[in-house]
Amino acid sequence: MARNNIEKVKTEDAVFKYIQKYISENGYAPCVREVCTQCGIKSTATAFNIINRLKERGLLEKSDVKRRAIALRSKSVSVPLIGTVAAGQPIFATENYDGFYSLPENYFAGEDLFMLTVKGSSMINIGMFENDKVVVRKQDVAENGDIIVALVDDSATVKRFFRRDGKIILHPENDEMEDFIFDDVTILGKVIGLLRNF
Amino acid sequence: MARNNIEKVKTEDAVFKYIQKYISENGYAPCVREVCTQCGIKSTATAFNIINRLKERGLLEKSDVKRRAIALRSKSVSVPLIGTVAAGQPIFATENYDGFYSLPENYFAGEDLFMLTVKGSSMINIGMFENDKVVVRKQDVAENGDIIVALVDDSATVKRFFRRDGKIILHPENDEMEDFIFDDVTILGKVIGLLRNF
DNA sequence: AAAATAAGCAAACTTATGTTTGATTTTTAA
DNA sequence: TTAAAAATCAAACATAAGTTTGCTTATTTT
Repeated sequence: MARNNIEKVKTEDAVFKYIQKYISENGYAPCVREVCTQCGIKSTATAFNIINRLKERGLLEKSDVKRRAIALRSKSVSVPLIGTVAAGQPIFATENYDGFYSLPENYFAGEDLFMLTVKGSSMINIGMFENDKVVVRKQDVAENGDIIVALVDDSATVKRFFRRDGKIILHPENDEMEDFIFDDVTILGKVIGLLRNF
Repeated sequence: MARNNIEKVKTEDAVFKYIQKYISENGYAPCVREVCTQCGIKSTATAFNIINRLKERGLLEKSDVKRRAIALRSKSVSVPLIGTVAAGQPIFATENYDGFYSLPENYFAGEDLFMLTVKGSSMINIGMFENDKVVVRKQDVAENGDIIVALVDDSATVKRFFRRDGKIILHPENDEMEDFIFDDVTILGKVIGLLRNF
């Protein structure tokens, strides 16, 4: 064997870390020749082999037929953050997008996701604080107990949803606040996750 | 002009959505020919032009010289989730990795990040619940008031950090729990974010 | 120390893929 | 209705980038 296990892992890990960093910075994988020059490898064949070993170790994915086809196993979904909701405007118009966020696909699954910044303290009981971002799956129905985003007075609000006696109850998770009761509300989606940074 | 504005945006947006979906599923961008067949475009030149228009609209990035170089503007960082910490073992060994998560680079910045699953309810005051994932920046020092991950009795624990009278105080954010006081602790990192899914 | 095994290398090979060109069709404006 | 402008197309082009080959060097094992 050319190297003992420790050495071997070291070289491969250096390449793996480089690929990780490269993808993080560029959004796509480096080519074999870039791996060579940046990791001190002199032959493209060597880099090629190392990449294949990383693939066998399950650290990355790579197509044998396609080019430019190295991917990390941690996939992501690009999700728009909906900014301030202008009265009367369609919520999901591109103009309302306040940028895109890459969310971990293995944690926030589903189609048609969007994000919203939490305002106020109406949901502190379940640990939703001001400026947290909630991840929402777009849907126009909800079940009792769901945490939903509803359109109330031309602004998006996060509450727990109940339907009782033909009325819609939007329940804040805050002991100091009262329920809101409506005949009907527009549901924008169901909250499936939350992001915060300190 | 070939199309009115509404039509034009529609075609381009279809391509954009396709690229978004493709990247989400594969981890790398489709080639021009794949865009053609999947979006009903008959000429690679057309797809090429549309992609360039999307680039000009700022929806994606693309190198003019490199190949395989389409990227969404929402970049991500691949972060390992540290699973159960075995006594005596080095925490950051690859064997302890419980998979990787792609986090939004525009939200969780920094090098050397890792994630940890929250156990127990010692931090509920600041909205950290059981099974939440915390995002941690690796570092071995901390400032008063930081929320940190420390190694206590061979297991990683999240607490608020204080240093007072030469002692280290690990403060649970839970009114029913007492402070832990140590002469010295091993700091693994500082908590910079949190993920939850419902 | 020799044999066996693995890793690394240079160089050539192959082709997927981005790009250009020039004609054709569609849309817009006059 | 016609002319101008823009978009789309088919086809060919150029080459970046993955892969293979055969040899050399390093490491491990016996």
